[in-house]
Amino acid sequence: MKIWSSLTKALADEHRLRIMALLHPQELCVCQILELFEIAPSTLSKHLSILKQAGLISARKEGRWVYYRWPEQPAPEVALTLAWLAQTVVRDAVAVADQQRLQPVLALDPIDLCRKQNENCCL
Amino acid sequence: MKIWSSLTKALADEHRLRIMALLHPQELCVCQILELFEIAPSTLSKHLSILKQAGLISARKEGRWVYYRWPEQPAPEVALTLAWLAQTVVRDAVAVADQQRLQPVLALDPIDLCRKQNENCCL
DNA sequence: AATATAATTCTCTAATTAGCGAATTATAGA
DNA sequence: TCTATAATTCGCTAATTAGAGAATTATATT
Repeated sequence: MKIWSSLTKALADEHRLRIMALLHPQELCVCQILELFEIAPSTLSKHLSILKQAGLISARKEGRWVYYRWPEQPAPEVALTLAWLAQTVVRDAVAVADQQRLQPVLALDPIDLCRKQNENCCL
Repeated sequence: MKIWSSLTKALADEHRLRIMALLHPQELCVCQILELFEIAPSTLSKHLSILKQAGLISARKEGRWVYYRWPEQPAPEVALTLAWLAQTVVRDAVAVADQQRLQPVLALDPIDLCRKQNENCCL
């Protein structure tokens, strides 16, 4: 039962649901996800660590960037929960809109993206 | 997205997950559920109202008793979530054990059960 | 009508958690 | 090696929430 409540608790937050939906079709680095939400990097990092702790996402480090994605070989409990997400949250209007807003972000190289974020923060 | 986070929040508690599992195969009155958990009636009532608010259970009043169960005609979002519960939490070892512990409670008439609860509380 | 009681609502407390900014870590580039 | 920077961790605050007991509501019984 602990496993199920850890999964539902991890998903009991709108930002985390939207993050899961964003990561469904593709892996994304932290700075790309950050572009879509009006939250501090430390807050996003916390959300990602909660999802990772629950086994709902996995991380891959590449240089200075960390890429998150749905796990390739999830535990059975996680797999069933990801299936629920794919049928539900991923198809939600907000999630679809997030994917739309993501497109111009994906067009940028992460390097340029992060540079842009730093410019914004120092305005 | 609001609907999904309201559902995940409603399920983000171990007591509420166990209640959902208990109600899967049968409707139960509050006093029957209360027998299985070491929580105050007011706490249980709060949990039930959160699940009901989310649309995950429905209530039927019969005299002094209120019976809760999985909804007959749930909203599509709820139906998908109940399907997830049926595949996962309902099959959990703790949930199965709860069903076992429920059997002797079901053997009693609710009237006798509630009388027994009052006796216990006044020891 | 008066009493007993199943369940809920109200009020409060303790614990948890989302959020931010500052400090830290780890990696790339000068 | 030194600096810049992507991401995380730490320390704190405000908001949320699980929990209990008291008070209330609604129904059944005497």
